[in-house]
Amino acid sequence: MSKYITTPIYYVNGEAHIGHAYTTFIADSVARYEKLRGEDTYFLTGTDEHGQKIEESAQKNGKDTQAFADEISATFKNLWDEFGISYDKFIRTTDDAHKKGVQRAFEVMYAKGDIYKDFYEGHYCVSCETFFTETQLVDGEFCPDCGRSTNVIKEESYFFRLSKYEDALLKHYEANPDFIMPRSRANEVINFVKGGLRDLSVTRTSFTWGVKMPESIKDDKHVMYVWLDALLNYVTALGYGTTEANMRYWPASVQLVGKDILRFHAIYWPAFLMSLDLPLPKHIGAHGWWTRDGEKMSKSKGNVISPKQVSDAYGVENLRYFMLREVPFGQDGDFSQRAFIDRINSELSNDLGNLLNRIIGMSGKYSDFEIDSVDVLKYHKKEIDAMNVVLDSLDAYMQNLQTHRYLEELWRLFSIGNKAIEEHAPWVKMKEDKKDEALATVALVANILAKASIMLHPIMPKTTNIIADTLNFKIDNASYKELVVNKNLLKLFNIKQTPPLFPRIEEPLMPEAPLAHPDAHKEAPKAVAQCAKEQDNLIEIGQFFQTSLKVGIVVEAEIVPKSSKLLKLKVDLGEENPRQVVAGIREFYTPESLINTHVCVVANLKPAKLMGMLSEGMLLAAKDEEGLCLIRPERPKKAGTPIG
RNA sequence: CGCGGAAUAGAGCAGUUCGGUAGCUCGUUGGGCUCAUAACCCAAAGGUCACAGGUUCAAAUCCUGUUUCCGCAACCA
Repeated sequence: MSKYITTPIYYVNGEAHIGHAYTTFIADSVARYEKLRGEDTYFLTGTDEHGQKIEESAQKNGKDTQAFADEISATFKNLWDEFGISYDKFIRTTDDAHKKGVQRAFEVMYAKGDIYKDFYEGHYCVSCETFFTETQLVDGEFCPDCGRSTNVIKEESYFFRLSKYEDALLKHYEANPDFIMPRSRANEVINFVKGGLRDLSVTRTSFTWGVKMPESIKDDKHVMYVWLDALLNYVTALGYGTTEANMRYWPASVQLVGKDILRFHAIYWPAFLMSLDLPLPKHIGAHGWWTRDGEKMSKSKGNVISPKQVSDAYGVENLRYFMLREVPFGQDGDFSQRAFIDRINSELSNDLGNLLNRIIGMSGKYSDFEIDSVDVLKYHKKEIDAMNVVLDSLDAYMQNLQTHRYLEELWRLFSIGNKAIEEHAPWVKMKEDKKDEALATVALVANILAKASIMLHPIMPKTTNIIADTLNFKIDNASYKELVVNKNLLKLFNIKQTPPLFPRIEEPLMPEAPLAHPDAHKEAPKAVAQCAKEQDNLIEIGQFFQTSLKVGIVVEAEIVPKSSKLLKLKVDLGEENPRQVVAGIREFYTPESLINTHVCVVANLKPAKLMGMLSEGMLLAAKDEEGLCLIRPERPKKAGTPIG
């Protein structure tokens, strides 16, 4: 049976980050594993290049949209090539074949009655050119972005009859408990579906950068909208709707996604496939996210990790090992250099690398580097049996994407090797004139290393090839069958002297908070530019006096429930009634400390609703990286005193 | 009652699907070994499995409730 492994196609709106690398590493390892086992395997990755955002980004950069997409797409492809990702195809949604395939799929769904034309109704802000849902609007009318009033607009759209597939989807989840991996995520999806599915708008008329409508449906003003276009890549890559050349790989054996896009892959995608009468993928694997030293990565914190930077510092294979070993599949993981270095030193250097060095040293001294497995079974039946148990247990872990358990188990082999050396102490046997026993132990360890490196090959392809070279064999399907499946031992050979594979790392190799972009120090001149810009942005004094600033006295203050930042205040501005002001200062002031204190208030601001509460003014405050403080009059003034 | 995740040894985490002696790594302490990358091996100390109930012969695991923490969403007027 053939295997088909996919990553999501990555959106070309920014550079590859650590999450992209993580998904790709997992997929690459699974694909390499299947290939090693001799399965007919196809591994797909690529880029998602359509949509309004790309159109806009290209414009901002003053580039032709296609040229812009080409450029970013290439950065992904180049990075994967540099990382040695073994993809069979790198698909781009701007590929002709993909577009044709999507159009074909659209026709099939349309013919089946699963796609129909209707109106997409929503609150539209003309200046922002964006639709908002009712709950997003301020005061039920105003645009949350620009504050202008919105109109209810009907936009023509084609809809996919998602609602029709509700029951079929639920049945499928029930009949295939492993469809969503890890299973703990399945409930989320099931509950969402049970909550009812609304038909899905699958075309837009508000932009043009997308797959055109099929010619058979004469409706040029529409283009396909994200998910239909993007999800179909998994079959168009195999030739769906065009050559059909590789459709034998469908259905996919595993499709990897981040947990943020699980819903689309576990609901929309299977529904599309049902509509197309195609079988559903065997598994959707949803992995977690990476944090940095316990904190969420974000550009504003400057703690985003660039995979390129880490691999430059530590090596891409070490990074692959770390990411797949550190985190149980599906859970969030934390990247810290401390944890990374610990794993490299203790597992790669001490357990694996050092073990190889031990037998190179011994074989050199005892047998002029010659290693012969002839007496291994005679003296090491126990170790061989233990090793075979481990080797047989590994497949289940990989099939379930539990790479951390796979590697944990695999590492037992090195422990068996290190213990055997200790127990049999070949240096003692040599003194006792039992050379055959000493050499058997060395050969045992050589065999352990050979078999372990075959199984480690999917995760660390280059390094394990070096080990194999040292042990005079090649890692391929033939040696996999010979040494792992049939459990045979290495033939007589001469071991190569090889420098340590994993030098110990004593100090972190990257600055503690590496920035995503090596040229991020360009940030500094930006502040200067902003000052200069303010000089160009001078206002008349009259404009300033349009703002009514007043001294106010806080008469009431309370926490807004369920919000982390907001306090609800009543402020006396010398008017009939105190004003209600909602202020985002909860992190810095307790309600009690504010009562009966003076504040400065912008008094003629248009009221706004925050968390459903009216705010009739704004407090003046100064904020820097250390926090926020209110601006207050130096001496007490009457409530309502104007500031000017 | 917006959605979701988490709480297990000094630290970081497995184990929970399917109830059956609480485990791994690092660190600490003591010992051993010299083939090896200050590596390796053995041993020890260290846990009321967040809390409270319940089901059970038996609960980290299943059920109910509670607390705390972290994301997302919301939100800095």
